[in-house]
Amino acid sequence: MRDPDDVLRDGLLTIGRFARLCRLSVKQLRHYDDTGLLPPARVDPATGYRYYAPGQARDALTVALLRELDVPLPVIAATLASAEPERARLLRAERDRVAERITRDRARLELLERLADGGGLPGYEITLGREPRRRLAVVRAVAGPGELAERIDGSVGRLLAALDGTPWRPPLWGLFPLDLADGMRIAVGAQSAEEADALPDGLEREVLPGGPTVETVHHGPYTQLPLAYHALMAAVHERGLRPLAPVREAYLVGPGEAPAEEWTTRLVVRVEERTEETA
Amino acid sequence: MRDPDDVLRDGLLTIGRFARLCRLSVKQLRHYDDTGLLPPARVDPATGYRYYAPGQARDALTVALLRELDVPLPVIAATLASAEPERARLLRAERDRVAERITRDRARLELLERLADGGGLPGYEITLGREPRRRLAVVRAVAGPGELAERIDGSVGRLLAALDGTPWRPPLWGLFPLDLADGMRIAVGAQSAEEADALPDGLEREVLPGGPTVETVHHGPYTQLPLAYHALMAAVHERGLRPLAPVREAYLVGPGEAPAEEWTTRLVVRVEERTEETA
DNA sequence: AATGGACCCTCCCACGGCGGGAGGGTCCAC
DNA sequence: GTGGACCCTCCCGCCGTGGGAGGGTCCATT
Repeated sequence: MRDPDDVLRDGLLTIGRFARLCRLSVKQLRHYDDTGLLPPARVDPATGYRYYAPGQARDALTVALLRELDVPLPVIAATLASAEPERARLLRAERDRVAERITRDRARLELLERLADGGGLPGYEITLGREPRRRLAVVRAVAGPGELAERIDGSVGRLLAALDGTPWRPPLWGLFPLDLADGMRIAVGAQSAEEADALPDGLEREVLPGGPTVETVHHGPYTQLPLAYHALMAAVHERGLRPLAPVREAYLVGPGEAPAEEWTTRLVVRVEERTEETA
Repeated sequence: MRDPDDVLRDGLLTIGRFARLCRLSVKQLRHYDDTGLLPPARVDPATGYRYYAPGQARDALTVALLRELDVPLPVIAATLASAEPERARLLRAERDRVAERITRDRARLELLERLADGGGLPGYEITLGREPRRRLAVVRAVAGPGELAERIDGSVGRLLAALDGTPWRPPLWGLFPLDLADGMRIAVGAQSAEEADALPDGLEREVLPGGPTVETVHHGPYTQLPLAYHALMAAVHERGLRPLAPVREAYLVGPGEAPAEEWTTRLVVRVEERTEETA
């Protein structure tokens, strides 16, 4: 039927040549064949040699381009296989993924700056104290991974709106679980100015028990708070103390009051009362 | 020797409790034990149970913090084991890594924006043409991965300095290999105004042969050039043509002349002359 | 002393996207 | 016919976990 030399007359390319043309490696092309992403135009049944048609260069170059943009192979496959409205949707989803990574990397960068230039991990002064019992009016929210900042922002907005006209005693408080995993249930609240206070509409009551605490104060933007928590929790555990949820943040100086470097946040973690004590 | 109950009297913690305290998973702690990064204070020889001391919380929290910053485990190990000047150096190296990733992600983001909003991959008008033979005076450079932009910037600076006082005919040209791998040898040059020209000091001669070409024009910032190359090379290969290095860029409108959206770049790839022709 | 449930152990597999290399066949030009 | 460039398949390794199988331990309650 087919003269074997047809391969060349058809203008088919060997895998090595095709790889160089499309800025892909031979390994990559074989992998894309195995996974069905980009099968060669012809595979010699006797030798297993792969031959690619020049018309496949467009797809191969698309794959190369999208790989440089760090798009996962399954998404590339879907992109090649789908038509226009869907294709744009896939690419927008990838764009969002990259945008989010940039956001998180920026926070990482700030922390690493401070870690490197601050000469390592020290620098937080830890104090042991006692907190009185506090009755707060709070707004609650659940924050998925990476959306903590916006959830807090939104909650503060709702809180201040609900507090409108009601006297309250600064600072604002933030309440967080000990476990900083995803799906965090957080709360933002304020303490009323009067002792026996009414609860404004739209807010819930949260009573914070009093007791012994371990505390520190953080100066700087909130992206650097993990450093302060690190020092705080290390201090708690080194003293053999048991932390009690929720962890409390008091926003002494916050956004709108000063540039980010001067924001001041007091971190408070209540610990179990020591009863039968030794050292 | 030791009462087994000492474990509790010593305040040692089981792996699950320690994991919750330090915001690490049990799997992670076991892995850190296996790799020697964070071995438990005590391992029961009979049962294999791991027990952690409260004093290990500081290191464990440091590991958790640095992992959130995407620092690789070997670097974390080095950080824990090394003293101050070295520790800061390691962290600065990680900071640089993150900073570079942000830079590259920003370029990716721009491309994905254009791909998604531009409705996919079309939009480049391809033309077939002929280029005359050109004699350029060039500056050469080698660009590692990710430093292409700065190498070109630097080369243009050196070129313009060396051309000072010598008449030359716009535009500037950039010459690139077909294979966009790392360790690229690139060149930036200009064509002299006179036919029989002298070579200014510090520059080298590059003669670009004439012949048939495939061309397109790109409007926009240089980070989006890969899209244009994608269309250009796809067109070359679909026509069964063989591209010939170097690929040439002519900077018709460039930085300093207009905002980035209006930069105009002509991309030219010379192809093999067709002799024995069919279709 | 038994039971049950929460906890712990080890070992293996999987992910993504290749690169490296072993061991062996094929192509093609000289 | 011969050598060297090219191609094939298969397997391992990376990195840092998560998932799960299959089985032991701990401890509080009955």
